[in-house]
Amino acid sequence: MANIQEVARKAGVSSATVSRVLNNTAPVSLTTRLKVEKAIKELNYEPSMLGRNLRNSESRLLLVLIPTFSNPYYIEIINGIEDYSLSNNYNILLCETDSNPERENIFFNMVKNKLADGIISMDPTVNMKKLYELAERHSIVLLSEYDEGGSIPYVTIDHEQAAYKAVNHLIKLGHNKIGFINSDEKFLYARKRREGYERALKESNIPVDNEWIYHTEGVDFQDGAQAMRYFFKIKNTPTAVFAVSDTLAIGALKEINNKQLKVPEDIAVIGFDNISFSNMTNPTLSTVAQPMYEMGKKAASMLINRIKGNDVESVLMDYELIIRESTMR
Amino acid sequence: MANIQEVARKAGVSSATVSRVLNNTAPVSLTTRLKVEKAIKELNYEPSMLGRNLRNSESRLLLVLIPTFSNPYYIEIINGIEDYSLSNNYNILLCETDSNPERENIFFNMVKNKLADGIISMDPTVNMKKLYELAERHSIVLLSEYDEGGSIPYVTIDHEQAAYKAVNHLIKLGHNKIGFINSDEKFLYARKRREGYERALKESNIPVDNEWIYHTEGVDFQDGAQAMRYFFKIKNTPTAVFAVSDTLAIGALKEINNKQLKVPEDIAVIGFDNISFSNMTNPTLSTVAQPMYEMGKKAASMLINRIKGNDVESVLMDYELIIRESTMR
DNA sequence: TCATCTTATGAAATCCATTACATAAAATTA
DNA sequence: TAATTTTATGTAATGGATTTCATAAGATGA
Repeated sequence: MANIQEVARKAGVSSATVSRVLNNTAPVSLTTRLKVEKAIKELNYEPSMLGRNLRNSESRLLLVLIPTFSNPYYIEIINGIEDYSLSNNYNILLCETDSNPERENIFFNMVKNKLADGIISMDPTVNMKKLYELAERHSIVLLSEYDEGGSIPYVTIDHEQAAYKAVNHLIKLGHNKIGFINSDEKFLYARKRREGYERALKESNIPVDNEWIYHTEGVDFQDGAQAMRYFFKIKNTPTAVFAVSDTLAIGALKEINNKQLKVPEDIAVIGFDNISFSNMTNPTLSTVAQPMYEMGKKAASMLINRIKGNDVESVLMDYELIIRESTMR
Repeated sequence: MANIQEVARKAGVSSATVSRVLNNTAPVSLTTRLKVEKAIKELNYEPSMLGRNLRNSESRLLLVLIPTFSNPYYIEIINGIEDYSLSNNYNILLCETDSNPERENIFFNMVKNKLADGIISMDPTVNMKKLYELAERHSIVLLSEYDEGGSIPYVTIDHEQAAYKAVNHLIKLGHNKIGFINSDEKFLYARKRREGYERALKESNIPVDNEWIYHTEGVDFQDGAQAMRYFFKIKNTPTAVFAVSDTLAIGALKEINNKQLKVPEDIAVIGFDNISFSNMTNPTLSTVAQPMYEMGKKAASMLINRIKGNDVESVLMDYELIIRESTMR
C-alpha cells in the first residue's frame, strides 16, 4: 500500500500538500488538488490510520464495558452507542469484563496507552476506584450503573421510582404477598430498586418481610429459577414476584411452569428491561422498559463531547411500565 | 504521560536500551535493567501503543463481522473468539454490519488502513467479492457461513447432514407432514439445510411439497411467527416444523400457543443453534447444537496463524441433536 | 507604484517505539 | 597472548501522517 510520500512524489508536490487535500485544512489550488487526487486514485492510496492516529494522538476508538454478552439487555443500548459513534467516525470496542479484574485492566490499559479514547461503562462490577483514577486524565461516562454525587457523568433512569411503579402495579392487582428477586445489593441499581420495592409496600401498609427478598448470584435464567425454587420452599409463597431483570423473571416463569402452576392466576410476575424475549415467553412478560437505544446514543454523545474537552451533564431518562399477560387479571 | 525518551533520559541510557528492557529483545546488564525499571516506575511510564503499532505496522485488533447483535446465536462464538484472542494479546472489535454495505465498507477500510489485522466474518450477507479482494492482501477467516471450494479458510459444521438428522428425528416420531422454515436461500447454509431436509424426506418416501417450505426475510422472532401463520393458512398444515434457527422456532412456538394448540402434541417443533433461551421456552425447544465456543476459539486461532503468515486448513466441527420437550411424544 | 494581505506550497519537526548498524568492552578459545 | 566471539549499549533511520514555520507569488488598497 502506497504512503503519502509516494502520492506526493507522483503528483509532484510535497506530502504537506497531499495532507491538505486529504483533510481540507488549508487552501489548495484547483490544479494541484486535481493532480493529487489523480495520484491518489492511481496508487489506490488509503491513508494509514496508524500514522494519523500517532500524529493526532487519538485512536477514535471507544470502549464499551459490559459484564457479559449473555444478557440481551445490553443489545439495544449497544446499538444506540454504535450508531451514534459510527456516524461521528468513532468505532466501539465491546469489552466483556466477565467481572474479571485482569480483563478490566487490559481495557483500562488500552485507554492509558492511547489505544482507545474513552470508556462507556455499563459494568456494575467495575472497580470504581480505578475508574476514578482513570477519569482524572481520560474521558469516561457511566451508563445505567452510576455513582451518586460522583464526578463521572452518567445516563440512567430513576431506579427507585421505576421499581416503586412496578410493585405498585402488583399491589393494585390485589397482591400483598410480593416476592422480590433482587441481585446483589453491592450494585447501586439493586439498592435503589429495593428502596422502591419497600416504599411501595409501606405506602400500602404491607409489612416488608425479608423472607420475601431473595438475592441472586448473577442475572442468568438459572438464577431466576433458583430464586423461585426458594420461594416455593418457604411456608408462605408469594402470589406475585418482581424481578430486577427479565432474565431472572423468565427463569422464575419457567420454574412456575414446571410446578404446573399458572401465571398470572397463581403467581403474577413482572420483570425489568424489556428484552426482546420478554414478548416471546408464554405467557408474555410484564416489565419495565428503559429507552435503551436512546440511552446508548446519549451516552455516546456525552462521551464524544467529553473527549472534545466539553463539559457534560448527567441525565435521567424516562422509563415505561409495560403490562403484558404475566400480570393481567 | 511520559514517553520512552524521557525514561531513557531519567535512567541515563538510550531509548534503544529502554526498548530492549521492555521487550527483552537483546541482553541488557542487570544494573542498567534496574535503572531503567526504576525510571519506568517513577515516571509511571506505559508504552504508547500508537507508536508501537506504527513501527510494527500491526494493530493487534481483530474484526468480527456479525449481521446483528440481536441474534443470541453469536454470543457463545464471540466468547470463544474473545478468550482465545485476548490470551494471545489481540483485541476484538465486534462489527455489526446490519447487512449494510456502507457499514461493511467502514470495517473493510479499517483493515486496509492497518487499523485492524484481520477479519473473522460470521456475516452471511457479506459481500463475497469484496471479501475476496481484501483476502488477497489481508487475513480473513469465515465462520459458519463459508464458500465451498473458495480460498478463504473457514470453520463450520456439515449443515446438510445436521438438517438431515433433525428432520429424520421428526420422521422417526411418526411425522410425514413436516414444514420447513428456511431463511433466504442466497445463504449457503440455507441451501445446504434444505438439501438435508429434502434428503431426509426422500429417503423415507415422503414427497417434497414446496408449499411446506417457507422462506423468511430475516431470523427474528417475528419472522418465525409469520412463517407459522402461513402454515396455518394453507389447507394442509404440517404436524411438525423444522426451523433453521432457534429464534424462528421460538416465534413459531409463540404463534402455535396463540392458536391454543399444543406443542408437541398438535405440532412438534425443532430449531437450530441451541441459544440459551431455547431451554427456557414453554415447552423447551429441541434443537441442533453447534460447538459454538469451540468454533470461535478455532476461528480465532486460525486467523492469528494466518496473520503470522502460516497456512491454515478449513475445519468441519461436530454438532449434536438436542431433544427437548418440543419433540417428545 | 509601494505596502500589505492572501493564497499556495515546501522543508522540516513531530508524534513514539523499534531495530539495523556500529562500536567498545568483556569473555572465550586456540 | 592473539584472535574470536559474546555482551552491552548508543546513534540514527524507520514507519506514515500532520502541522509549524518560512517563503514566494498573486491580489488588494492607498
